[in-house]
Amino acid sequence: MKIATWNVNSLKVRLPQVLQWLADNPVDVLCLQETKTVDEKFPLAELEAAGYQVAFSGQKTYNGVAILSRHPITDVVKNNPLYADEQQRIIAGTIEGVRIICAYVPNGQSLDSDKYIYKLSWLKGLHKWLEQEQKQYPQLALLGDYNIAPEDRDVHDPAAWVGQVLVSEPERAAFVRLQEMGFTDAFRKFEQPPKLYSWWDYRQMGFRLNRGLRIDHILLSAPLAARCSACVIDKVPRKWEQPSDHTPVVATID
DNA sequence: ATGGCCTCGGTTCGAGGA
Repeated sequence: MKIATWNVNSLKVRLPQVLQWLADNPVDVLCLQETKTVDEKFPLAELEAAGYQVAFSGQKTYNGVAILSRHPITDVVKNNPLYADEQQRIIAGTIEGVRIICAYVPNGQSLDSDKYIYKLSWLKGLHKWLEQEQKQYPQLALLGDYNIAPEDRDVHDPAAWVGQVLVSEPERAAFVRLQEMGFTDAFRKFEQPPKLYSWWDYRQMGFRLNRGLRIDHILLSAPLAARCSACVIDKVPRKWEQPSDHTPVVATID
């Protein structure tokens, strides 16, 4: 089974690209972030016509997450039950015996921002919840936009990013904490080409100059990591007309 | 160059993203 994650930066704008990508890559599961649409306006019919069942949780203007699946989705949970949050950033469901958690981690804006405090406390709440979840669901996958570049090799120009959000030590420590809990970064389980990223700034020809960050990740519990035979970043949709600034990450589970 | 670009809401600009 193939599971994937993609921050689409507005599903309303990106629906044609999502449908095209699914036609080219009929993955079993696709987790979406930044759908930016209220549930009443979610493009359910179009995605169902493409062969997918969908669980979604949106809000006006910002955030919003969804899970698309070729198989039934059961036990859907919206948001972290241990962390009160107005913002719609988490949706979970069980598919083919695998617990899928789709997450849109807060950006944090800057190190001196209230949004950075929120990001760190949000991640703490995530840790707490996952400790419970991994007991209940040994086959657990956490996919999404983490807004954390785990290491300097995940940053096009580490020196230029020093002191900025997405690479700060507390954020990276929160990512390491997930690894200490037993989760494996699927991408790093395999040998990968250097300078491969999942996000590029729209400005200053960021993509053409490969000025990117690897901030979208698939983390797998130990039993799932043992079943994972590949993990790739698909840069193709980033080259299309009117792209998202993120591109999909795909893992293969045997 | 405390910017550039994209999306949204809602009007022609500000907020937020990363």
